[in-house]
This record gives sequence, C-alpha cells and structure tokens, in this order.
Amino acid sequence: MAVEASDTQHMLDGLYDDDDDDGPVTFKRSTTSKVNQTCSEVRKSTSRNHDGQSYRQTSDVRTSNGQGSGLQKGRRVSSGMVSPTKSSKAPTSIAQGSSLPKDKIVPSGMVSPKKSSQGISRASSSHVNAYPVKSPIENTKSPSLGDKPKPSPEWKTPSDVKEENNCTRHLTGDNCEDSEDEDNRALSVRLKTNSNNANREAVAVLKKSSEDFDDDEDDIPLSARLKNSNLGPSSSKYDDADPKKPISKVQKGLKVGSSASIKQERPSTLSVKRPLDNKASLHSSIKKPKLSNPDALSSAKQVPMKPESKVEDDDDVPISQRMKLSTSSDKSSSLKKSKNVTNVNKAGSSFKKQAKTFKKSSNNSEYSKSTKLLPSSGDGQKKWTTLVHNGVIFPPPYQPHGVNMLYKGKPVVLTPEQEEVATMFAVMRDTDYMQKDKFKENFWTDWRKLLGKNHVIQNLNDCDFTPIYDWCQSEKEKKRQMSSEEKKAQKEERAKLEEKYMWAIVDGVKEKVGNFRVEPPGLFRGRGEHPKMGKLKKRICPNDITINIGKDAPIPNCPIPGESWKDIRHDNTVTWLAFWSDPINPKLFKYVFLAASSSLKGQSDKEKYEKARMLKGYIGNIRAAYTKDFTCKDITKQQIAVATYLIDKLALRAGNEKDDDEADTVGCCTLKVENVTPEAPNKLQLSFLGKDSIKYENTVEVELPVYNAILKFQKDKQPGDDLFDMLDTSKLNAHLKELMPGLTAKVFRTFNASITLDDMLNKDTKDGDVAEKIVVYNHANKQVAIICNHQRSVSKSHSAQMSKLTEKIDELQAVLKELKVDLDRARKGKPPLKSSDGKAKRNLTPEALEKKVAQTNTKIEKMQRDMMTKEDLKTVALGTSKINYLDPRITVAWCKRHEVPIEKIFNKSLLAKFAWAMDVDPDFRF
DNA sequence: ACGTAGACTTGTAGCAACGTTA
DNA sequence: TAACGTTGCTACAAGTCTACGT
Repeated sequence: MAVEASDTQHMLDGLYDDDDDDGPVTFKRSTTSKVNQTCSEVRKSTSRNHDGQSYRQTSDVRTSNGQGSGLQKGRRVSSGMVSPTKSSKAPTSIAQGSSLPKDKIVPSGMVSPKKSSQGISRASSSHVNAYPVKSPIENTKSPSLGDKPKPSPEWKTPSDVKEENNCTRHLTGDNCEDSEDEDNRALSVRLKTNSNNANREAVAVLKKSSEDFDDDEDDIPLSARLKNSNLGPSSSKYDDADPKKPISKVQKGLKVGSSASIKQERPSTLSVKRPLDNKASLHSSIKKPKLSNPDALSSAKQVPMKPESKVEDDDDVPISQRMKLSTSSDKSSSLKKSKNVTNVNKAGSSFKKQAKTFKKSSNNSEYSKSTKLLPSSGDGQKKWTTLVHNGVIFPPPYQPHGVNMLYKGKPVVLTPEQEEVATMFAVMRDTDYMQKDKFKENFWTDWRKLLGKNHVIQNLNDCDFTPIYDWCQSEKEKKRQMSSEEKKAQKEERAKLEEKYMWAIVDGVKEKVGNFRVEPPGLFRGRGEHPKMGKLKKRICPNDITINIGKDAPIPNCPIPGESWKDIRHDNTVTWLAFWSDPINPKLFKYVFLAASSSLKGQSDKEKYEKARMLKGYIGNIRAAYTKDFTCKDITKQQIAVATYLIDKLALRAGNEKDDDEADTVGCCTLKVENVTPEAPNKLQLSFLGKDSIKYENTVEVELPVYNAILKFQKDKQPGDDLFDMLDTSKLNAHLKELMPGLTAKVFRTFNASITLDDMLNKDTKDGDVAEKIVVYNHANKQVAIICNHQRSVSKSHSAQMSKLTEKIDELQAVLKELKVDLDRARKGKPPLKSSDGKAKRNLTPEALEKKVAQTNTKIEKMQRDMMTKEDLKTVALGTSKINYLDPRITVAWCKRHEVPIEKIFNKSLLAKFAWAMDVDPDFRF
C-alpha cells in the first residue's frame, strides 16, 4: 500500500510501498477525533549531541551482554545513590515547614510528620468511601504459610549457608531447613496453599462434573486466593524450581505443534525488521553475572556474588542439542540478519530515493550496522543514531451537530465550542461517572467557563442533554447499519490517512509507532475517586507538541495550516518521538513512543527480565538479610525489612507518594495504619486501594517478628497515619540497590510472577494433548494474575451468560434422560416414547442411541467446563501479567519442550512484542 | 539532601473485529 | 443473517524510578 503523503513527508513515503507485507502487523484503527486548542508549558530543551556513530551492532551482537545497560543503571545508582525523598505530598500544615527531622518522629499519638495532615483527613474518608472500582471480593480464607522452603544447593552461596538459620523465619513456624530450596520461588506462592493441591485441583476442575463447579473463589480477593488453600507438605514439590534441573531430553525436541510455531525460523508474522540485538543469545551463552554490569556484581555490597549465577548453561544441554540449537539459532540469527539487512536495504534505498539529503545516514551499510547495535538502555545513553518519522496525526476538528439541549425544558442554542463540551457530557449518560458528584461538579466548572457567567444556563441540574444524547445514539446506530462495503471503504480511507504516521525509521529500520494519534479532547475519566474527574481535557494543538527527531531528518510537516510545532529536539538519549503536556495535570506529559513490537522496546523488555532473573541469584541472601532486620533496633532498617518482606511475599507495588489532586491510593511504602489489621497470633489483614483504585484484600499469615513489628509501627498512630513513617520509595530502593545492582521494588513483582510461571509449568505439565497443556498454562497464568492482583470487572452480561449456559445444560440433561429411556426400550425391542411435544420419534437402534447418549454427554461436559472456566476467570485478568510480567522465554521454551504451538498462547501482538524471545533454547528456565 | 521534572512501564476499560450459533 | 459472545487492540490513566537543579 503505497502511501502518499504531503510534500514534506516524502522521506517516509514510499518507503512502505514494497514493504508492507513485512509489516509486523496489520493495522486497523478507528478513532474519532476533534479539534484543538492549546496548552502549555515549555520544556527545557536540551538537544544533546547525537553525533556518535556507534552502531548498535557493536554492542549488540558482539558484546553478548545485553544486560550491560541494565547494569549501568545499577552502577549509576549505587554510586550516585538515590536520596531519600520525602513526601512531595505533605503540602499541608505541619509537614513542610516543620523543623522536625522527618525521620525522627512518630512519637506516640502523633501523626507522622511526613504526610500527617493529609493522612488524617484522607484517612477517614478514603477508607470509608473507598470506591472500589472493581468489585472486591471478600476474603474468606486465610492463607497458610506453612510450606517449607527447600534448599536448592545450586543457588547456595556461602552466605546463604550462613544465613540459613535466619531463613527459617520466612515462613511462619517453619523450620529453616528447607528454606533455601525455595528461595527461588515466589514467596507468595510458597505461602499460599499447597500449590500442588491447587494445581491438581485446577486440572481436575476440568474433569469435575458440573455440579462440582464451585466458584467459591470468586468471593475471595484475588490476592488471597492462592494463599488460601493449605499448603501441605508442599515444599517438596518445588524441586522443579531448580533451574538446573535437566529437562527431559525427550521433550527437548524442537518440534512444535504448528507450522508457525516457535521453531527457529521465525514465522512471517514475527518478522521483525531489526533483530533484537540478539541478546536473546544471552540465554545460552551469557552468564548471568554479566548481565547488567560487569562491575555490578562485584560492587554489590552486602550480598556476595553468587558462585553460580549462570542461569542457563549449555552444560545442561546435550551436545547434539546444543549444536542443533546453536546452529539453528545462528541460522536464525543470520537469517534474521539478512532479512534485516534486506529490510534495511529496502528502507534505505527508498529512503535514498525519497530524500537525498538523508542519504548520508541512510546508507545501506550503515543501516545494517546499526541494526546490530546494542541500544543502550541506561538513561542518558544513546538510544538511536538516526530517527525519522512523520510526527503525529490530529483528530479532526469538531463538527457541530446543531442539536439543542434543553434547559428547564426549553431548547438552548449553544456555540460550537459549548456544544462540543455538552456533547462530551451527554454521551456519558450511561456511565458510572454520572453518579459521581465530583464528575459533574468538575464538568460544570469547566463548561461554565465556556458558557460565561451570564449564560441562560445557570446550573447543571436543570440541564437536559437528552436530545444530544439521542442524536449521538442515532449516529451510532447509523454507523452500525452501514454495509460492510461502506465500513471497509471507510476503514481503508482512514488507514491511508494514517499510514505515514504509523512508522518511524530508527537507525534505518522501519519500526511501528505506538500511539501516533493525538488524544482527542474529552472529559477526563480518572479512575476511582479521582479529584479531577469530569474536567475538560482540552484539544491539543501543534504548538503544544514537541517533536523529537534525528538531526538530519526532515522535520514533519505541521498538519494544521498556519500553526507550528512547539519545539523540535534532536535528543537521542530518549525514545519518545513527540510529547505534550497533559492538559489535566500540566506537570505530566503524554508521550508518543514506538510500539511494543519495536526493538527498542523489546530491548528494554529483555533487560527487565534479565534483571529479574538476576534477582533469583540474590534472593536467598536478600531474604536472609531482611529476615534478620525484622527485629533491628534501627527503626528505619526495621521498616525497610518489613516493607521488603511484604513486597517480596505479596508482590505489592512500591507505593510512591501521591499528590492531593490524585486518587487516594497506596502501595507498600504508603500503606496507612488502617490498611493493615493484625489478627493474632500472626496474621495480617490487608485492605487498601492500589493502583487504578483496585481493591486489594488479603489476609496472610506472616512470620511472628513481622507481625510484632507491624504492631510496633502501628502503636500510637492514627488510622490515617503512615504505617511506614520512616520510609519512602527512594529510601527503599536505595537500600535494595545495595543488595543487588539495579534492584528496585518492582523487580520483585516481575521475579515473583515469572518464577511462579516457570515453576508451575514445569511442575504441572503432564503428558497429554495440547488442550490439556494449555489448561496447565492458563492455570499458571491465573495464579500469577492472582498474585499480582490483576482484576477485571465482571462483564455486564456475565450472569445472563451463566444462566443461559445452565439452561442449556439442563436441556441437554433432559434430552439425555429421554435418550436413556429410549435406549432402554430399544434394547427391549420397544419403540421410543413420544417426545414431550407429543410427536413420534424415529425408531433407532440401541447402538445409534448409545452413540447419541455419548455425544450428549460430551456436549454437557464441554459446556460445564466452559462454564467453570468462565466463572473462574470472571474477575481475573490474565492479559496484564502475560504482557508485562511473564518472561516470554519461559513460555516459548515450554512450548518448544511440550510441542505446544506458540500461537496458542501468544496472539499476534504478543508474538510481535516478544519476537526477541522466540529463538530461546528449549531448556531455558527463568 | 531534597523536591520534582522527566521518561518509561504497567494497568483496565471499552470498542471493534471476528467467530459462533440459532 | 442477525444476535450474541469472545478476543484483540487501542486509549489513556496511573504507576515506578532516575536524574537533575537548587
């Protein structure tokens, strides 16, 4: 699909002509849009030099340390050290001016200086009014932490050994003997119920009859679910956690179920323009310690480097396999390379054709070199050498409809600007926002500014937007009624318009742009009880937008005549292509980035997982260290220890400070006293609104010292006070960095999620057909989603769907009954009874009837299974963890080992996003 | 040392496309 | 073929964390 473009864009235009098929994906988008306005604020623009000709290739392929960058971060940090930050949030009274040393407070009865005033005022209301966007589920069970950690000698380090006695305490009442073994498992999982049981249950679930279908878990908060079942003598089952455990060679075969499956050759859908710095090769050749930073390990202060940090080593792979693998991976990488080069050449040549001025940098050979470069991930590091794109596309201007709304029953004529905003409000009639006073209040404030003080409309209550609402509905209906040809034509037209914005050329490689559409104006839909919900999000104009582009690349045409971009930068230390200030909160920015399938994103994704894998090597010591500090006299240290424990065990988020003009949600460091209720002898009941105002409810058994520490932290505080008053995320992360280079709180989530998946897959996958294996995968995925508290709202039609299914099952059961009677009669040579509606039935042989009975049974079983799955997952969102937390290499390797087509697990987008993981060694373990 | 600007990741809702069923 | 249900994908909000300026 050739794209024609405006004159200024030739550079990109034409590039695509020959290339479309290779596009990683197809795009269909629709977006409505509207007109613009302005906004604000200038950023200091520093265009840092981007002279460097260092090509990715150099670092990328040659140096196998994809992790280098990650390391750099670590390095930087450790030396620079994050300084503990105090609340940006304590704007009120006490806090700021206070001469009190922040860290010294919390005398009994006092509000901690940190966020005190806020804490109090919010506390009471926030908790009570907590507006759970999602339906929280009640926690009914309490987890038993009883499982014992098991030693995994491979990961033991001298210090591990030393600390062993401490480890004991990880799990309440547990003995430490086994602890090590489990170090590599997610605490949360360990704590939770006997995962074996859970698994078995899950698998068994499919076999259960419909009556068994129980959804009792639905009433349990996600986070609590896993933990709840008793973990029996579970620990022993976690042997699989051992990364080195050889995987059955038999399964290593690379055959994968489908043509496009994982194999070494990449399916065309996966064709990525630029091979992700193949650090994928890391998996087989790189040794962990080097991951991030060569110095990193040695610089780790408290935790000695693990003697055995290589996670995957060819040693575990049979030679034949190794050769095969290396060949194939070589092959694939060379394949990729050449493909890449081809692409690049294509791109490069069209590029040249189109823009002679750019020839210099678009030189073929340069391109091919650049594709190999290791994108540096460290901040301040060069992310690209050449960057060409066409800017962003704006929503179309507002088209007034002229439909009058009513005020006190009478039609009111509005100006187009007023009408536009009125329409935004009208269309929200069916949403929950209409029940929120804050939403209406904020809307009214902003709309009134447009109306003017003396407008006939003087209050919102007397406004009737129904005519506008109805008009919108009818428009929608018209759209629905369009013939498929019309729809298709419209789609094509849109695609044509957008085509040129869809791609960027990064170092000569065509990459998809993520969000190239400027956000249309609308009413802000904050989540939870966001104080700014309903405010008018004004239209963004070109002069709100800063463009980032290569020095030699042509500056994108400003698509709105007479206007111009706010600023042009050439900053190759960042990955954004454009940004503007968030019209709701000018302190924030909206960025245009490359799509998830781009190698820049893939690169950082990979680094993220490598860092999490590195944690695996440190986790034993880290756990031992914090366990030791549970009783530390230094209260800051003690709080750090307990917080780290909660983050590790419950996969809590770090919990940055928040401003008053944001929804009142918390994470670990910002937990309030009221969010944690101790239940003797050693349980904690957690209840708070987390990110996106999603309710987190969980009751967990903790180690006694933790329990006691919490009691201590709560002593003499008000419900709204900070539980960890000596702590904030800067301090916490600074501490974590001392334990492992680059370690931050969020790494624990990735680590726990991925290790859980890896464990469960390897423990629970049995011989069987693909469908059964997928069940195992989904079950593991579900466990991870529960650990991470990834909820979704129950679909509106859920109960209707369930009762429909029940009805159908009942009907089938009735049919079955009848069939059985007929079968019985047939065997005795009698004719079938008349059907319920009095009609005569055909005379069938007993064999035929038996067959029918069997068929009906199968149907019923399938339906029951579907029903269970549906019920089971009605509040659990599996996608988020798949996209963000589960190392795709675990999945890919598992698919290879078990001959499951990767497409059964990853959809097209995920395949593109995880292209970098596709040629992983089948033996890969997280 | 601290506060915050800035950049990037994570997260859910909701719509559109697609598939299935009656 | 329309209705219904599922899945994929986009939109954009809301987190995390680092770097930088004072």
